[in-house]
Amino acid sequence: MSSDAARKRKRRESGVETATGPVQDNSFARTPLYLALAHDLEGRIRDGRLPLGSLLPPEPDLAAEFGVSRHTLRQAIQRLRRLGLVSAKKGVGTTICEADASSARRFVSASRADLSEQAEGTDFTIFESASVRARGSLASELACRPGREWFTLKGTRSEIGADRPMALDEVYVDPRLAETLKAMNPIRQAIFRLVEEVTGERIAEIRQTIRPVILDRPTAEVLNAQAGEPALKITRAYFSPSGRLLELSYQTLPADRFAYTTVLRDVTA
Amino acid sequence: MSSDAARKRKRRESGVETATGPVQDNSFARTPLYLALAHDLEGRIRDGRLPLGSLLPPEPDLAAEFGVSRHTLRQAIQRLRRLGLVSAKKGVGTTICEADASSARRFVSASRADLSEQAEGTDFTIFESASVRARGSLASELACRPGREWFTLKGTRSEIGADRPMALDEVYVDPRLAETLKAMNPIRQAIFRLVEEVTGERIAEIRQTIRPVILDRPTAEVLNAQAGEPALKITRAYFSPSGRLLELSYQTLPADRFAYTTVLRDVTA
DNA sequence: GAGAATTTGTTCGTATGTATG
DNA sequence: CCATACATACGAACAAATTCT
Repeated sequence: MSSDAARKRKRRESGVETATGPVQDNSFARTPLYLALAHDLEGRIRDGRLPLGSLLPPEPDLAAEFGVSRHTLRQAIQRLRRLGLVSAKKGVGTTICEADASSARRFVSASRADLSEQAEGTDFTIFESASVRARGSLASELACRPGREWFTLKGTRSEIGADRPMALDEVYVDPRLAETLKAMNPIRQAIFRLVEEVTGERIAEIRQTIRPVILDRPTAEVLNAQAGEPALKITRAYFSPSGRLLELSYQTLPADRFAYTTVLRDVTA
Repeated sequence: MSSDAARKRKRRESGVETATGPVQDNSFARTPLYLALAHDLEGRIRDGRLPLGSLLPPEPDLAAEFGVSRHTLRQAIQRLRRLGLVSAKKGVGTTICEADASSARRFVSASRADLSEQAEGTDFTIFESASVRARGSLASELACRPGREWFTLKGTRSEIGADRPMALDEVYVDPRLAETLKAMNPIRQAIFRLVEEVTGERIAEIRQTIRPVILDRPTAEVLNAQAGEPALKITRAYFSPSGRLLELSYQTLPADRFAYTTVLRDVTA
C-alpha cells in the first residue's frame, strides 16, 4: 500500500547511526533494520550514552525514537540479550549489564562436550564425603561469606566400561543434598540436576575456568596415573537466577584421557 | 474483540501434545504457546516422527496444523534453532540437524574470554613465517588433503604493557594472506578477521580444543618461563559456512599467566 | 493491602522482501 | 520468470510481573 513508501522514508529518517565513525559500508547488502538498531544500541552502550547498570528506555519510547515498530525494536533487543549486553525483566525493564560486545562475543558455543561433568555414560563413585564450613581460602574462592555450611564430596568419574577413572571430582553443594547423595553411589546423573531438584532453585548460569596443572602424587594415585603428568583442572560455579552460588566443583582430568572441545558458531548470520 | 474467545478455544483444540507420556502438569503456570510448540516439535524430532536430515513442513503448513499464527510458530522454531536442533535456510526450508536436545545443550556460552586469541589489547609479534605444504601429521591434524599450501606464522602474544609474552602462537592461514601479514608486525587485530577480509569468506564456526601440556625448554625460553611448568595448549580450527578450513592455530599459554574462563547461560528460561 | 500505572512478554493478523530451485 | 519458503516489518491487543500510590 501507500504505507510502504512512508515506511521507506521513515527508515531513512530513523535515528539509526552506525556505532563508530566512518564504518564499513554494508549498504550493498541491505542490513536488516533490527540489526542496524542493535548495532546502534550496542554503540550507545559501549560509549556510555546508555550507562552500565541503568535501564534502557521503555520499548514503546525507544521504538518511537527510532521510528520503528515495537516488534522490530524487540528483535534488536533480543539480539543484545543473546550477546549478553542486556537482560530484561517483566514489569521492571531492560538492564544494561555489560558494556562491551567485543568481537569475542560474536560466537556462541553449543557443544555436547561443554559440560563433560554431566556427560551421560559416566559413573561418579564417591569415596569421601563430609560436612564442612567454608573458611579461609575456600570461602574466598567460593566468593561466599565464611562460615556457610557445605556438603562436600570427593570421588572419581569413569566412563562406563573403562578400567581407569577419567577424572577426580571434588564437589561442594547445599547441605540439604547430603542424604540424597549418600543414598546413591555411584551417581549417574549430573549433580547440578539433583541440586535443582532438591533445592527447587533453577541453575541459570555456570562459570567455568580451565587451568593446566601437574598431577601430584596423591591425585595421580587415585587416578591410576603418573605423578608429573599434565592435567586439566576445571572449576565450575553454579548460580541461581538471583546470583546465589548453589554448587561448586573441581575436576582434575589427565591429559591422556581428556581434551576439552567446544564448537563456536557465528550468531551474526 | 470476539476473536479473543475464538483464540482461547483454538488453543485448547490445537494439536499441541506434550512430548512424552503423562508429563508434568504445568497448566498452573500457563506455559507460553510457543514453548509448548517447541516442546512438541522437539519430541517429534527425538522420536523420529520428524526424521533427522529431513525438512520440517513449511511454516504456514505447520502453523495451520497447530492452529497458531505463523509468528508464534516461528518463535518455536527459533528456539529449536538456538538449541541446535534445526537450521533454516531461506528459499529452501528448515532442516533437522540434531535429534537430541540433551541436557548438555541447555547451556550456551557467551564469554568475553572465549576467544582470548583476539582479545583486544594484545600484540602479536611475528618472529618466523614461511610457506609450507601440509604433509604427514600436519595434514592429518588439519584434516586437509596433503599438499595443500599454507602460510605459517610463529610469534608471541603479549598484553600491551606486559614485560613477558602471554602466549606462543603458531598459525596456519591461506597463502593469500602472506603479503598482508608480513606487512604488519606487530598485529593487533584478530587474525581470523584478516582472513575474512582477504579471502572474502566468512568464518562461521570455530572448533576449539584445550589440552594441558608441560612446557618444553625451547617454548619456555621464548615465553621467558620455566621448562616443566604446566600450560594450556589451545587448538583452534576456523571454518567457512561450507565447512572449508580457513585457518588453524595453536596457542601455548603458561598456567601462571592465563586461565580459560567461560560463562554458560541457561537458554531454556 | 488493594489497586492503578508501568513495563516486558505473548499472540494474533497482514504485507512485503529475498534467496532457492 | 515463477513458485516456494524463510526473513523482515508493520500494527494491535491482551497477559503477567513489578512498582508506586
